[in-house]
Amino acid sequence: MKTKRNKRNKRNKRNKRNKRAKRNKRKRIIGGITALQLAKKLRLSQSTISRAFTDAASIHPETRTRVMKAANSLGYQPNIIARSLITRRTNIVAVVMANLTDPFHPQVLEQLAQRIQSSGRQLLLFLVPPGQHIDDVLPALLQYRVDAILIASATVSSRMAASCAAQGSPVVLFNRYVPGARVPAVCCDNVAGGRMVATHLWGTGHVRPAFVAAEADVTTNRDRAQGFFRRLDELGVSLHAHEIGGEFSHAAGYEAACRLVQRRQPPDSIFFASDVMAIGGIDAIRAANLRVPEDISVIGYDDIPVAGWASYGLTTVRQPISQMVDTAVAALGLDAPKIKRPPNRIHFMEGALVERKTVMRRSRDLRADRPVHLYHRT
Amino acid sequence: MKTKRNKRNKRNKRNKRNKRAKRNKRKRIIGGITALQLAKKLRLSQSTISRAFTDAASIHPETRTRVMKAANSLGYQPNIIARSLITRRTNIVAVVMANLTDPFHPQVLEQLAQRIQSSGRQLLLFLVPPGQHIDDVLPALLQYRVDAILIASATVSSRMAASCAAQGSPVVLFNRYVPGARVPAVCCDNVAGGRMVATHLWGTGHVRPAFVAAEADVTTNRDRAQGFFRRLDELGVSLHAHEIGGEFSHAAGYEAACRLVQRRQPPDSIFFASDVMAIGGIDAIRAANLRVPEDISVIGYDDIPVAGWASYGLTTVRQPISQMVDTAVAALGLDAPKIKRPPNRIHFMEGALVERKTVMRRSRDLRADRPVHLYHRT
DNA sequence: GCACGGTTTGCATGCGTATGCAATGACGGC
DNA sequence: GCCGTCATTGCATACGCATGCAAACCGTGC
Repeated sequence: MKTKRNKRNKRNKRNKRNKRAKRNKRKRIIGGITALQLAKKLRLSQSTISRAFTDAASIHPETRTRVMKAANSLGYQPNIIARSLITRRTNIVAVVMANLTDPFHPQVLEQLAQRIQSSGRQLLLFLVPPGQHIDDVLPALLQYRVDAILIASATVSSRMAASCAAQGSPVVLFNRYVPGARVPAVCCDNVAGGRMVATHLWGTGHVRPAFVAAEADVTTNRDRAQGFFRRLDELGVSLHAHEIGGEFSHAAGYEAACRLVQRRQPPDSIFFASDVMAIGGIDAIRAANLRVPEDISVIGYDDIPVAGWASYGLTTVRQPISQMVDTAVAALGLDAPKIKRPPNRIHFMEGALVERKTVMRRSRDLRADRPVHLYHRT
Repeated sequence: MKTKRNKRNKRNKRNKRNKRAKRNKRKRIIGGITALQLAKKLRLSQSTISRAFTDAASIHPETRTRVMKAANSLGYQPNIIARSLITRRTNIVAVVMANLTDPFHPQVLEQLAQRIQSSGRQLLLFLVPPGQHIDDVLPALLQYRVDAILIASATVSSRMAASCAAQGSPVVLFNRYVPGARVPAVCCDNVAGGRMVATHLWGTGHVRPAFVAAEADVTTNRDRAQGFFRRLDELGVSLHAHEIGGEFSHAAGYEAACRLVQRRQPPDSIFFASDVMAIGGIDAIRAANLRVPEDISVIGYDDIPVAGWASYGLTTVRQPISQMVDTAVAALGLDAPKIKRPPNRIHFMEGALVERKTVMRRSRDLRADRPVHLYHRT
């Protein structure tokens, strides 16, 4: 027994010597200096260095400035990795998106970045690889112990969301929600938006409105459609046509519009599920030698920058992006004193109709069965 | 002496007891289990668990599958933070951008994300806050000990780049370079691109070409201009006008084009420093009741998605984004065996002219002093 | 049976910081 | 002068994992 311990002790000592020698040899090969090295130069303890960099710590102001000055001149910075290991907070927020193809997404991302960075955190961007489901790739993210996960324009199963939260990373959805599930979300009030569009088309005298959908089962799409349909119904206008584009893209909008325009009786107005689709639609209508808005009025959703450019001048519903982003970041509960997270609310924010040049005021007596314009195929 | 040591020992023992008690109380409050806990359940050592998750480690295949199975069922994942502390690699690549306003940027970002993620790393997105210089905010990034930094469409001082590299994070510029400095960069060959444009305009019979610049001192802008000017010179065509837009934006392009169009003698063709500007230009030309390309031909640079949309159909120079991204990620040298980083090269990649509908073939005998079209102010 | 090489596992230790607790110092009131 | 109080600092320790080294195990050839 005793012999064994002795042996072990001897070995330990030898090890220590070796380690120390090795460390000395390779010190300052790479990276900044450590708190301990800085402490030695200042004849202080490592704890004091740490306290100098911790806001709430008890430390003499003079000592702190002394440390800070030395840190600056020696290029010392606390190692965030080591810090995270103890505090269990990385100060990183993950943002998950499917892609950046739709101009709406970069707008959101940009605001998110600003908002997150100005709170002293960093943004880890995760794009879901095409063909993969988000539930399958989230675990890879969780390894990074991010403080929160914001999923924009995509959904997760509520089981997955729960498992994320269990690991310490609350999840918030943006621009999507899981109906009836307990995943907090921030979303434009798309139902109200759809209603606005219906009201506007009715108010401008349209009698043959059409809707071009994107992905049928996505809340964004579905709510806009429902609001639109319901309101039309209330106003006694019947939906003239309903096309499924398949995705939120220029091409999908273009093709759907082509189909609408080729009908014997084209609609007098089209509400597209998004701006990019609407712009595709405008291009298609023009390609068919029809005019927007004289022959067909067009309305989109989002108010992306292109919508405001002169060649389109798209009338659309603007999403209150910065308000939504603020709400979403708040919903992450990062600064909350971790006492009881607020209930898993779904926030709906009001959009606003932006009138530009793609909706024409028509006289109400326009007969439904008279073609608006002779249709030429080019 | 002896008494002192005894005292200390006693204290230590007490401390240990306390700590252990505390740990037991709070175990499993949050986060997944640790390697040690998993090890105990499997009656293995923590090292073995670690080895199961390390590819190159020496471990019995059966043991590894046993560990993996248990890890799956118990939800164990190695803590990347702790791992990074030892390996000194975070597997995070930082991407720095000024903004996402220009549609070119999201395109780049998307490809970067895919490329970085598929190499098993994560992307930390950093947007330079408006009004701040990148040199001043980089230190905040460096704290995160990212494996590499890719700066897109922005520049750093070469002093800063060196200091990053010294801290262990190599820097690569994308779509910008510091002439004569030792900062590696990947860039479209903008000089060649500018030359292509000149050749094309000359080949299609234009005699009064104009250039609309963005920010005069940015390499992207300057190289395109220089290539354009030199080649025009070689071809014996004299530059008709040179406007400074001030920034790469729709508005800047619009206003510059307005000024050009209001001249007594407008140009017969305009080369804009970027696609967004060119589109602004088209909108301006049309707003002035002139036609593109009949009255004025327009060429852009980048080939952003909007350029291909029917209402613009912009002829432009396409940047080989995925090739550039591949090169850039390779230049980060992430998988290099850390032996001598390759020389700080600047890679120039060839763009390609994409002909669409904004350049008109004119007859060469167009007299330079005859106005192309009567100019109406609306 | 034993020595030997190879494979697999365990043992210590350290990465760089935060933090509870004890120690020290400064100061005021009695 | 002594005690209590408060401010400041140092001492240990732990966070969760990777890794060098030694130990244990296993098979092979003699």
